[in-house]
Amino acid sequence: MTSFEKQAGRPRVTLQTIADRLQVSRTTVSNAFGKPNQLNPALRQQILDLARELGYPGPNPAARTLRRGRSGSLGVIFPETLVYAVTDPAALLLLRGIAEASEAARMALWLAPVPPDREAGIAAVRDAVVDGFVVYSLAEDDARLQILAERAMPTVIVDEPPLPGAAFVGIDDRAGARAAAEHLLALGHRRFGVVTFPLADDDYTGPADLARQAAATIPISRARLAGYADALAAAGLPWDEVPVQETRLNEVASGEAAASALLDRSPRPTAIMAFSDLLAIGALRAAATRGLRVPADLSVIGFDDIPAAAMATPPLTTVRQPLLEKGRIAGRLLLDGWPANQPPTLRLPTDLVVRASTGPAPP
Amino acid sequence: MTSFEKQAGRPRVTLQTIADRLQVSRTTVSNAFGKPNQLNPALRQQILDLARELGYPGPNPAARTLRRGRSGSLGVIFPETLVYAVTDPAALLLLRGIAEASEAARMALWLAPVPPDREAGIAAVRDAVVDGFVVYSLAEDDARLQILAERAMPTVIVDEPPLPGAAFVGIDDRAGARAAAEHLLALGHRRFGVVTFPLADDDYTGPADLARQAAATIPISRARLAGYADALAAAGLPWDEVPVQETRLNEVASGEAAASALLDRSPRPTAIMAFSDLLAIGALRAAATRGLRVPADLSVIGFDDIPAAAMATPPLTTVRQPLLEKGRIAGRLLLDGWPANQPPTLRLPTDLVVRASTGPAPP
DNA sequence: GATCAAGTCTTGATCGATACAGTAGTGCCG
DNA sequence: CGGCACTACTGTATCGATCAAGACTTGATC
Repeated sequence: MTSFEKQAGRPRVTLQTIADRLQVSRTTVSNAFGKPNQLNPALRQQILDLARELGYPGPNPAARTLRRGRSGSLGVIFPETLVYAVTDPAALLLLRGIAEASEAARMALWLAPVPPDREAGIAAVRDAVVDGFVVYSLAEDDARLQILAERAMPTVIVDEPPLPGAAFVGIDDRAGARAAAEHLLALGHRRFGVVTFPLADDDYTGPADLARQAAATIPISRARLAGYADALAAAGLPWDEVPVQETRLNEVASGEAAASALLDRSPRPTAIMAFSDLLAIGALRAAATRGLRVPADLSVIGFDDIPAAAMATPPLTTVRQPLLEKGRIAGRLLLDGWPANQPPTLRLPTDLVVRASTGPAPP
Repeated sequence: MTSFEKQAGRPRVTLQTIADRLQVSRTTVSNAFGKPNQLNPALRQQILDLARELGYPGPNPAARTLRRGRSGSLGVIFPETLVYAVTDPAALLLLRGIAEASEAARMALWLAPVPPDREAGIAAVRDAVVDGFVVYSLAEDDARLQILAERAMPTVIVDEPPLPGAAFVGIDDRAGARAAAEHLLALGHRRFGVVTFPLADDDYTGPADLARQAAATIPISRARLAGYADALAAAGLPWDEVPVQETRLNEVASGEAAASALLDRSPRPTAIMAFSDLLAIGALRAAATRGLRVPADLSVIGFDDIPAAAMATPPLTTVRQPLLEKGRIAGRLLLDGWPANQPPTLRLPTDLVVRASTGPAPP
């Protein structure tokens, strides 16, 4: 047998089995498990004893969930694979926040898989036995959004994209990005390079021209690019001359590769703005490989302010966003609920955290 | 309304609702969703259209799970809170391994909450709608084991404690610990201090005397202490003179506090052996605070070889164990199953990884 | 023209519990 | 001694689907 097949040997034991043997009703047996003080303690003990003797596995959770209409689990959906989600520091901070809220409310977490087979990932969301969803940063055209809309469960969207009826928690990405660019402009930088994570859900890696930027299906990415562009425009600099390198995953290695491409251009940018700290740390590496001093020769600014940012060499200037807080709030929103037809929308603040990876532009 | 109450406005829509409206049977409607090629494409389209029009949320996952006897989720149970599990690098590596296996098999992950209220944590395991469990390192007297035994689902125990009928994946903790101690002994150390994580599930923090060591309910902890003791005994050193500090959580701060207590003793140990890398990193901090040079004045050895070990200052000597691999194997075992009554038991190897935090004993 | 297979749909049973309403029996009160 | 509350239990309906087996068409086959 494989482990998921039914136990071959033992006959199935249900509440009814026990009820029959003791000449009581199914309901009474059910109460013995679920409502201890609705029946005589002696009888209850008898029932529990017999249950153990017969190897009764306890009330079937699926049946219970069906009847009660409540599962005790919160679903969490990430844009990328689970393997990746439990690796990415930003995703983990969010997850931790959600866990704080769910654990306080005695709720379990259900994490959606993103198998190689796309259909399976969609089916998983359709079949999730949960009481609500927290959805993290999906692309606008992610097919799972459709399913979520159909299921019409309580849902909290974190970061993006808006979903009718769902609550929303996010930051002002455009303002955050703008603050990053303004910081660099104030330091005298004029030649920039940008490292982004995906602009669309299509596995592309490489330079992102204006057309691709305009066609982005990931709202966050659009907003951040717009924020950078806002700042440059305000300083009278043309955005269309700024090289943008898109990466597939939010990882140090991706950032290093993308930054390498930027640094090998001529003229070389004097400042690199990255969509995340991991990508920025990759940029630091690319600079180190080329013998560039940070911040004397090159300034690098990240986004998020994950713990590793402060530990980087040099410590990373970045735009802090409250990831843990976002998770906590998302979880609590879901658990507390909201007035019908008035899903709340929250925008949390970002802060520019200036450390040692940015400095005056080289002459 | 709060979000978890039933949608007040809309009347409930089920398969039957749709079937009635179209004058077909429930089953046909069911097939329209689940078995597309068992009915006329035109009819199927009609059904799907009407479903959308009526706002049918799709086949109820709980009902489906009940009928099919399969949920598509794997349960994962950690000893500590979920909040802690998604923070601890070792737990996360394991989780990532499990995710690799589950995602490849299109299975979701269900993470058990450990709410402040102990009963609730037990109930959560009882009510988990899953097809099997991976259980990580519980204390022998953890009440959830009882529930797991009753539920009699396919279960894989990682590290400890043995559970009848369950598969097992672990390492030889005793041998690993022994190797650590032997390494230090070979370097000439004679005065040791030990920093452990919990020996029992009782929130104790502080020195652990021989009585407490003997009463430990956490098999791993017993095994590692025994391993250290083996090595010392072989070298003719008395174990009962070795101070052991127990911590509550596997965290840097705990390690620092425990190591501080050890380092403030006189005579001071020349070597600290820690049950984990995080605790060892805490010991490095305690040493730094006291102006002790590592390894000139003090040697420190960890356990696990998490990524942070190699990045520590100085890089940490440690006993590597294949955490990711353990997760992968646990997941795969669970998914592949095993012959009835012959649950597999696997012991993976550990390796001593010598870096810069250990050196010859000071004269 | 009977037989068969494939395709399409239906019926009835079933998964395993909990909710809800109702029925005895018991004890206490005035 | 009637009335009332309380405890302990029962019976039926229900949660919302899927399964297994069978029935009816239709067209092809010999």
